[in-house]
Amino acid sequence: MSTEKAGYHHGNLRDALVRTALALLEESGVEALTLRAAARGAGVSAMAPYRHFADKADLLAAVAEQGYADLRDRLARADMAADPRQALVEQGVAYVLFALERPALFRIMFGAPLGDLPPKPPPAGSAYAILAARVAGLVPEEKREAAVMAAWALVHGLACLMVDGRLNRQTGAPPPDALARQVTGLFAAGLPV
Amino acid sequence: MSTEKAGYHHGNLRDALVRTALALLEESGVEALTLRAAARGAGVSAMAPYRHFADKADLLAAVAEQGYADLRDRLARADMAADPRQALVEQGVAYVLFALERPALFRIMFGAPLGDLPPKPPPAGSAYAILAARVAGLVPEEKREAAVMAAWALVHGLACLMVDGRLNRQTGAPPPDALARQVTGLFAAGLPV
DNA sequence: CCCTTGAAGTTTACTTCGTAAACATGCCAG
DNA sequence: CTGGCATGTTTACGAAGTAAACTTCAAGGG
Repeated sequence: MSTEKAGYHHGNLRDALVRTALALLEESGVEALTLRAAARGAGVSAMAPYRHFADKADLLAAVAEQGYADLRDRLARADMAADPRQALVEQGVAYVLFALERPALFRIMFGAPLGDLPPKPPPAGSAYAILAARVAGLVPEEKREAAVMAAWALVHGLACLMVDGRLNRQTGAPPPDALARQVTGLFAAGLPV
Repeated sequence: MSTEKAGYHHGNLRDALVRTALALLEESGVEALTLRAAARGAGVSAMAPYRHFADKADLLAAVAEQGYADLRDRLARADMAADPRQALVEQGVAYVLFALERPALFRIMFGAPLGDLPPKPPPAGSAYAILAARVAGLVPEEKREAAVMAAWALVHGLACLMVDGRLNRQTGAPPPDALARQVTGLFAAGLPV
């Protein structure tokens, strides 16, 4: 993919480290993702990563960045459904499936902030923007803000609860159509308050 | 509180360790909560905790257990509002406030499962049961399951997003009445799907 | 063409952590 | 009194994050 020519000792170590980190994450979980393991995977010494990342949190931030991009692409594809309501549901399903398929990455992306800096607000074109745009086409102006937050919170909460096994149905990955029914049901279930 | 008489060397080390762990958690965050720090806080050697906990995950589980109990009590108190709808909203507010006031504990309670065993299903009398009972009184039988899940997912998602600073309004702890309006708005905002 | 220079990577070293194994201590039962 | 068992302690090891000093090499100026 990255056609950067290998210029020096290793070539582009930075990319290799991020790729290795993602692989470690998906194959062996968070606890396997250490700076030293990433360095080993890239075939360099334990201290080499410090030429490209300030510390471990910095590497994790780069990994999360890749995750945001992947999630955005996935939501964008889900959003292409013909019917607007269908598109909204598909986004929700895609969000949850992303979390279920890459749980460790999902936790890094949305878990406790890395390092000590607060997480950046979602930029234009982000996953958030895609969701907000779809909701904006479905609810009147004055309800939009609440609706976007409700949709995000609902789907995010569902994703977290499923990923962390708090919904006793722990049967691996549910089929997407069952998930679609569930998301639809949750979206539709207004609480009478 | 615990009127166990100090029988031996330290007294009841187990309780002391859990208490120290909770204190570390609230004062200095997760990364400060180490077995050794808990032991130091309790005034014993680094290996002493292993007489009471199989490993670190086991101590964290005990800490989470305490958290579940605290959350349950808090929801039960919130549920005492006169109006049933009000009680539901108050539960939601209490859930989010709990998360905001004790973020590190909240993450341990609902984050990645500890050790390698899956989290236990919520027992009778748990926070979940309190929420489910309240919802059951508000929606007809056939919609109950979806409604309970919607309520939990919504509130849990909101709590996670706020705790982890993903809702750019990062202004510490929002006043409870603002939070109440927000929760009410989210509960009421059915998505048109 | 050599030789400096600075980026990229390596070596070494230190601290903290989780945890295993062997040892010490002191209350209780016989 | 004494042995045994629960409770703590000491010692030790490997892995992790990271600081500091050292090495290597590609490239450009004398």
